[in-house]
Amino acid sequence: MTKQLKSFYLFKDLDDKSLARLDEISNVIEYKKGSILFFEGDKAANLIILLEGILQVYKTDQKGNKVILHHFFPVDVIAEIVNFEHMRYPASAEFESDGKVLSINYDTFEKEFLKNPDISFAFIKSLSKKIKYLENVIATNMVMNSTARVAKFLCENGDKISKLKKSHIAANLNMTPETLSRILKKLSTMGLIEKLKDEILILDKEGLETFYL
Amino acid sequence: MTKQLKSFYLFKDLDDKSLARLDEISNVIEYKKGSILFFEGDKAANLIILLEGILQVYKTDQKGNKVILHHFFPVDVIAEIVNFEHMRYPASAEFESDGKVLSINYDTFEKEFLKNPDISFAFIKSLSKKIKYLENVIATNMVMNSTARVAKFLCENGDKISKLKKSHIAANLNMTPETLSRILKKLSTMGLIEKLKDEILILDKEGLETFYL
DNA sequence: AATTATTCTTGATATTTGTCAAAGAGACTG
DNA sequence: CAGTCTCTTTGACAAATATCAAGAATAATT
Repeated sequence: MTKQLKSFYLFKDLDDKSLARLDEISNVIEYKKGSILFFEGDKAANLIILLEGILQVYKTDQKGNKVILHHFFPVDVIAEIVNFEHMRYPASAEFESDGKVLSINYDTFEKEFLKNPDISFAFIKSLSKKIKYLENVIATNMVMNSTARVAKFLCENGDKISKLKKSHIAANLNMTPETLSRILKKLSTMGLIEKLKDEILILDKEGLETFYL
Repeated sequence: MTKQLKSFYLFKDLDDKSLARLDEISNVIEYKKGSILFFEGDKAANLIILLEGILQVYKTDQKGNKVILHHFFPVDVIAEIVNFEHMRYPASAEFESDGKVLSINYDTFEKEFLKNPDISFAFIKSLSKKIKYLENVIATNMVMNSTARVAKFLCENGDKISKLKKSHIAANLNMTPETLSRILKKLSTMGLIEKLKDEILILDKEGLETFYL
């Protein structure tokens, strides 16, 4: 497994001895689609790195609706502040597909590895990436309306759309399938997109961008 | 000024020589209430540390409304990822009161100081704090409705309320003064709070908490 | 191909919050 | 203390989005 560890950017500069040690304090866990990695409020003993699969992070509002906050893809470090700050998970995480995770005993990791300048720099990099991600979540969900969110999604993910169910897209954009359907119809009527069998053609990307830029 | 630098936690472990060098590459700038520290989209050449005053960070939506994202208080490091990632400011910042800022040439800082383990650890700490803050912004504004936000604000700031204008509170909670007024009336009718001359008494804190916990 | 199940769309209606206008209440000034 | 100014409250209405229910389209299964 040390080979796998080394391939991860956080550990790429570690020597063999350190890698062996890291191997000792970590293990790989596999998850099935739909299974929960952690619940909001759980405590964290391990630093978790997503090796395979897509992980969805969400909160539940008063009405019981999921509010999707973000997605993690391999190879991301998951919620490292929860370890660093000894806090509880602020949201829940569920696998959207089968997945695999590297779980590292955090206390040992902090003591033996975090002082290493390369690791700490990578850690900063990872936190920084997360902040950018959160800023984007805020920019998207707090300042943009539904139409703008859909337009942004189309421009950024136009290619992937055919593979996704509409109801899934709607959930990711934090709106109902009905609202998504109506917005797509509107954009189609405006001549900005064309709805084909199971694909959405973008006819006027600039037109779409005016909704959110 | 080295004394002032040393009092800041990020620099508390620096030796005198380093402090003197830091002093060379930084300067203090004063701002009047209402003045802009930076606009969304600006590039950043300096690492900014808020020494005095309250700084409000916001975005503007399509309709031209301010969406307030957060507030910084002394002594906070402001938007360090913008420096670290060489990106543009994702939001604008305006002084809510007179203020003072320490501005450090970032390129030099990164080269000469960020490798110092104490500084990098403090840097991690600062990023981590920011992530917690952003998580909270998201939790508050994306998953809670207006009533819940007001209830949370009352529970967490009950004491400070008398000093603040209602319109100011409303802006901070990202709602209109009208909405705030109506919610306070509702909570008052429910017997959870009592509106006095220029103070709001919390009669039933647990009752308020049920709106958001 | 026919049947069944799932997803998507449409319409009617409800809810939440914002907008606009006017009235009320304090605070400040001359 | 009357007049003015600012802030807050109230009411009527509008906008955006959610909810619920039914129908249409697609996909899956027998």
